[in-house]
Amino acid sequence: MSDLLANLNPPQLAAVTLPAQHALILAGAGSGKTRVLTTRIAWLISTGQVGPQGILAVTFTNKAAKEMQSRLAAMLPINTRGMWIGTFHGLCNRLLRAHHREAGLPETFQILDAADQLSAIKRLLKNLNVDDEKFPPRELMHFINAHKEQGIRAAQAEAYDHYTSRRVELYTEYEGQCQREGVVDFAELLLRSYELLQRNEPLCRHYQERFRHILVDEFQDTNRLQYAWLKLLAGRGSVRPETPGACVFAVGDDDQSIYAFRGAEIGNMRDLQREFELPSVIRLEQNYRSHGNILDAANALIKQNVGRLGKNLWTEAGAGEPIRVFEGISDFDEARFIVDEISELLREGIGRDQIALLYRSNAQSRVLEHQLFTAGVPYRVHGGLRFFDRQEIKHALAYLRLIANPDDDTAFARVVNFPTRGIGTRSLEALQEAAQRNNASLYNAAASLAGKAGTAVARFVALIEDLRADTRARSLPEVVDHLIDKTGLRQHYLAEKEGQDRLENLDELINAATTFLYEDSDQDGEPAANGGPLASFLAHASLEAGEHQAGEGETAVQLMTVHAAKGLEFDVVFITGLEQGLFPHENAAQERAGLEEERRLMYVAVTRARQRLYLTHAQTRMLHGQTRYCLPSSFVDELPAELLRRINRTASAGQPGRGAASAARQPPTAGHGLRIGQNVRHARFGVGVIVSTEGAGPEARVQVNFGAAGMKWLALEYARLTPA
DNA sequence: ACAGCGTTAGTTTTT
DNA sequence: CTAACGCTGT
Repeated sequence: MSDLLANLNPPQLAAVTLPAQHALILAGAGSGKTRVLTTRIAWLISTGQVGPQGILAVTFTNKAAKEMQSRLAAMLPINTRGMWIGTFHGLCNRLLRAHHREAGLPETFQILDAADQLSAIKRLLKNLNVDDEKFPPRELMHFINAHKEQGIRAAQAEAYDHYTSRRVELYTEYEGQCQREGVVDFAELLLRSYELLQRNEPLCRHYQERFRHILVDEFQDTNRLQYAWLKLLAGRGSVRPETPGACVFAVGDDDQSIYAFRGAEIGNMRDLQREFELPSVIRLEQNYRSHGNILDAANALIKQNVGRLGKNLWTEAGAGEPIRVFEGISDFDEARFIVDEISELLREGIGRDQIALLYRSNAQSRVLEHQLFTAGVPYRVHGGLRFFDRQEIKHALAYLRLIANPDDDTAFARVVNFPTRGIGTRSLEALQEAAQRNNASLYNAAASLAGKAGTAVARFVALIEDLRADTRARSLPEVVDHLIDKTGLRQHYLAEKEGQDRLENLDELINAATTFLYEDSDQDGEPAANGGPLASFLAHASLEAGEHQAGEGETAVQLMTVHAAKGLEFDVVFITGLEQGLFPHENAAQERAGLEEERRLMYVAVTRARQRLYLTHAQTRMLHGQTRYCLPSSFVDELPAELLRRINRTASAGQPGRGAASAARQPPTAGHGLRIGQNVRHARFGVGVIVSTEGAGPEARVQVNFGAAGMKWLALEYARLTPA
């Protein structure tokens, strides 16, 4: 036990050994947050204050949950497998599997990922003859999810105008469709399990009494529903506020909250303080990651945000190197500089995987990739297709889903004619109609319509029945293997010229099933295995999308969005595309809340670097097929000048004036004396850059990027623009 | 059923 | 610019 607590700094120690009470730990970037969280659990258990079964530890990512579990296993001589450590969604799934009846779900309910949900919505709109121009499926999906994440059912949704009242109707229809099909989307996992606990008092009480300590990671990212769920389990929910429940130990960093756009509520941190009557918060401010200059820059930047809980990172490491700032003539030029610099770093012996290129949006990776490729530097782009998202995997899984749950129309629609087996649009329409008439699922309609053997539909039904029989006789990996053959998937991809990778992935799926069985088998006692191995494998596949690609072995320079970089660290970090309108993004920079989230994003980016940080931007950038003229990001100006070193390309490192760079030197003129790329001043909006022009004479308009004030179209006749 | 064409949209996305 | 989607014609 004593070595459990060894090497903790005073605030870390205080957090870990806090008596049984609610607590909020404000954990800055690189301050040992995961260590505190896991050590806290280990300390609670090893001092006998609680048994492993009395712990509930919640994270957002599978990665974090696994990390916590394995670190804990290393600290304690217990089997951590059966413990309730997992993601919000994983734990809710577990709860719903164990109590599917009470939750009103079939035993083999399936989980829709975002793509499944979208296709379910498209199908719904089609069936209801709703114009998807007027009700874009994506928008409707967002509408539904946003409501669920607030804990609002269709019945309670406010229909504040005609359009919304229709959307609420569609929300209702969607709920009905999911219920009929026995499927739940991600948000539903949470809402359903929240409602289960809220409505089932004995059950709720059971869990409230069981969990003595609830620990939450990345608390700043919780949405309203997740917070309500935690409150309920902690006995602070609205049902029985007097119930004595668990101690909540929340760890988070309001400065790293970058998911407000999908419902995360920073306000939950203040609410937690108030509603759980926290006497104080513990701050972890000593940073073990970055050199002083980097932290000073991060601190200075984030100070610009108002309403923070407040925190100042410091380090015992020295100031380190200055932050390097580079301005390229074009995005092309910027990328070339970065790759030149990387080549130099590699020569100095920095590991390739210790260099990260960060950007605000995925589209920016293109130029960087091009330069890296040309220079022959191995790189890896994060954020691509994930394993369980690949079409061949989704197809195979859809067959499995249909076997597990014949009512799953989404799965049915996906595979009924893939590979093609002569069930075209007309047959499908017939099935659709029959299904609607009998209020049955598509598969049921197919089964009853397949009276006469020999038809394509009958053969399909026979195939599924056949495969279902397989599941009783064979192990899961065998079932998957056979399925790939019998459905014709293997044959299909064998015939396809690009099919080799897909076949390999299908083989990998068989391996995944084997691994899953193996890992699942030593999970003791707990009701996770409800619904059989097939159902739990499918849940696993939906909840854990898998790493992007099986790491190709070779170490590589890492390319990713700033969002994707959260939680990671690198010796050398390049933050690229630091331009007004890009980062901060123009869609977010208008209101303060938006700009502040962008600033937190920048804060996250800066604090990824251990030793060296580069900030790069370009004067011009190809965006949406046209050249944009850009001002440097206001975030660069917010950093103390004494920490920065502006660098120019060394004479040897490539001559400017090639490629896009030369185009930038002669910006197109617009006939009225204003040049694209020229800086101008406007009475109200301040200084901006002319980005494009339109028309001539009194009609002429110019588009100006005013940075903080945003992008504006101005009629020259009215707007008095002066050169700046 | 599918290729080929035209149209459209284009921040971030742990589950 | 480009990728992805949907429609149309064969």
